Amino acid sequence: MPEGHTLHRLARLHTEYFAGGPVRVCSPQGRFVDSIVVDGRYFDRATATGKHLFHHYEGGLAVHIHLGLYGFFDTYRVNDGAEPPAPVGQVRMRVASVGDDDEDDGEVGSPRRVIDLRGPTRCEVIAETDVDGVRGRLGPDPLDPAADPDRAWDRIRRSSRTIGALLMDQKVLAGVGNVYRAEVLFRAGLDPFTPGTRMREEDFRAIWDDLVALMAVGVDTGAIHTIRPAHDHGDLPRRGADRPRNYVYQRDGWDCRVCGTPIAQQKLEARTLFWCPGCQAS
DNA sequence: ACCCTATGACTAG
DNA sequence: TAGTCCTAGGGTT
Repeated sequence: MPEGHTLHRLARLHTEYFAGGPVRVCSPQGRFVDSIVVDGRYFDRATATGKHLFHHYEGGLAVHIHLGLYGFFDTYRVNDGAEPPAPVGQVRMRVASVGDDDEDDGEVGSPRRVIDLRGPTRCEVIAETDVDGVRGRLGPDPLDPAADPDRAWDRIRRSSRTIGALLMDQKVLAGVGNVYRAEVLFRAGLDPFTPGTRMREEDFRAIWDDLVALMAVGVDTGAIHTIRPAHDHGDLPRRGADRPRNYVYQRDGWDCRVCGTPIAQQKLEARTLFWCPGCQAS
């Protein structure tokens, strides 16, 4: 489930699996025609910026992946010498690492690590220069240590759009999605409908610092945990989860963990916004 | 079997 | 703002 932390986690994982050797790349579904361009190439490393994932290959080529709303990777291991299983369902791209080839006959050896990409909104071979282009269109990424939050603040303070909408705009901030948007606004005690022009700089700084910390936890754990220890009583499970993880996301109708007010929900620019009318009044 | 929803984002108008 | 991309899971017939 892809917000920025998911892509950074995948970049870390794919680098661990594939960096430093050639990989086999194919298109089981038949739609990733350019797989032949990178098949057999040396895999340099994987990186992520915002919700974009890049597989960097030697020769100045990269595979640009965006998971969209419901894209995901299946990841599994294959024993030495064994054939990887036939893809089940629609697999856009399969990448397989190459095992040692004892026969030294010039043939590519057996795969060991395999990842299957399903349902992405984007999977294409691009030049490294175009990677820079994609990154250049994104706002600062809280998961990038070199990111400059002032770039985001300069846009926010001049915009009449609501802070709830601005946080979701990848040109303003890269990597924030619907869960982090809702949770970070709750933790800051901010009304999501506050116009950017009415935002106080200290509140934006608090949001940025909180995103840096929360998203780093997301990369490490693979899940979005936002509840402070003082508010984690193990009760009121979020829908679809076995344990409480969030304050407001998908908790509409439930009592706020802090003030008891029922959590509200409303569509905002085609996405469902969740907030606590008690804690986040303007 | 059918309907809805989902941690996203582009395009047309 | 609606339609599209097109995967999976959950709830309801």
